[in-house]
Amino acid sequence: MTTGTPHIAQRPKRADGRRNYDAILAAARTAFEADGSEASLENIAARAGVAIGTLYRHFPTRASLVEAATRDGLADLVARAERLAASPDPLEALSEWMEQAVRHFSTFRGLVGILAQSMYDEGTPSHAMCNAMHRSGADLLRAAQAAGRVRPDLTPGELFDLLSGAAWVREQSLPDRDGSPRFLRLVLEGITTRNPEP
Amino acid sequence: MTTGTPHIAQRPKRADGRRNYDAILAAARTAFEADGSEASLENIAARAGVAIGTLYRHFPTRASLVEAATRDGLADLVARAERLAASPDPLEALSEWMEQAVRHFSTFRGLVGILAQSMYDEGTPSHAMCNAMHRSGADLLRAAQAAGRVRPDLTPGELFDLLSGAAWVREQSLPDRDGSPRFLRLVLEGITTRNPEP
DNA sequence: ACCTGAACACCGTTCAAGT
DNA sequence: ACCTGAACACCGTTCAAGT
Repeated sequence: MTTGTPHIAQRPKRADGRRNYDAILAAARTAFEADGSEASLENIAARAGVAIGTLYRHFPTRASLVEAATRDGLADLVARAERLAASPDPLEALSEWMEQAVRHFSTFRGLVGILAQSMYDEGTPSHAMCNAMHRSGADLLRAAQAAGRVRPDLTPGELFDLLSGAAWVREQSLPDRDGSPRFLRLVLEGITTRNPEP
Repeated sequence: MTTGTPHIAQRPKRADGRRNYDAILAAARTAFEADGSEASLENIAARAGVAIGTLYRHFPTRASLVEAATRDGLADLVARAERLAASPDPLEALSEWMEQAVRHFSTFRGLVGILAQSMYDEGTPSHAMCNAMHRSGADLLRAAQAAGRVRPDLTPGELFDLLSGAAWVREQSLPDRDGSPRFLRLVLEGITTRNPEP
């Protein structure tokens, strides 16, 4: 449980600051994908060609660096949900969105744990984005339920538990192994209604 | 990927060694439940009243300490499966076993990740126990499938992915929150057959 | 056989000094 | 406003010396 308003990293205005900020983010993404969310910060700074203090200036906590590194992916997910909301097939829309969600949550080891925590901890940098994503996913779920395609008692919170579980299983097999898309299919088949309404 | 034969901790024969071994194990269990599998080893040694070298003598790797601390729970799980195999209701038997499995996998944060790795990494201390558990669970699954109560295309590997995912979701909410027994119920309802054979 | 604890390595994090 | 890197703290891990 974190407290207070979380720090959200901002791209600096001054040219040298912006250059370093971008270099750190690029190095962080590479390091996270190789070593997971606990990748060495000193190593990230070194690869970005900056001193460790510069990394801390832009990203005062590890969580703020992870947030900045995954912000775009989460924003994409929200945008995708908004486009899919117009789909004529709400179950297909939900499935596609869930696939993308699981893929993003398992971008690197440790991410899905951070996101799961952020979901219910307001003091966390990723909390705002997680909330937006939660809302957009809940809309797709509601539509699929209204069409009688998904069991009506499934809550958005449960949907995210299922997505997180699927992402975690996939994450376990990173980077080499394939990643059990079968898990998500089982979940999907498990939550669709047994006797679709005529 | 670990390599070579893993170290399996053994309870020493000499009285002083046995006393320390037991004290370390008790301290480790407490620490793991409070801080997860990454709990400080120095802290565990201190709480057990031994020097850090003594901890390393008995448990040369963190994985060997985790294995020793969770060995009994896994053995219980195997024994339970053997008793449940005689049950007249194979679906009920499978469900009960899955519940206990998820509960054990989420004894402390980080355990389910270690077990999931151990499942396919022979060089890991928990590999042997994980294999035994896998076999005993597979037997219950096969029985439930033979009775037409569980979808026949579900493999034991997939069953363990589902169990691991459920345990991970539960682990996320440790120690305070309740732990989503709903996840497992959704999974169970998802894998039972839709049109049970007459 | 077993125990101790100093020694080393590595990394996170802060902060005074600088441009 | 931003950068640098020394300094400190903490912890994992090894090993020489001891009983």
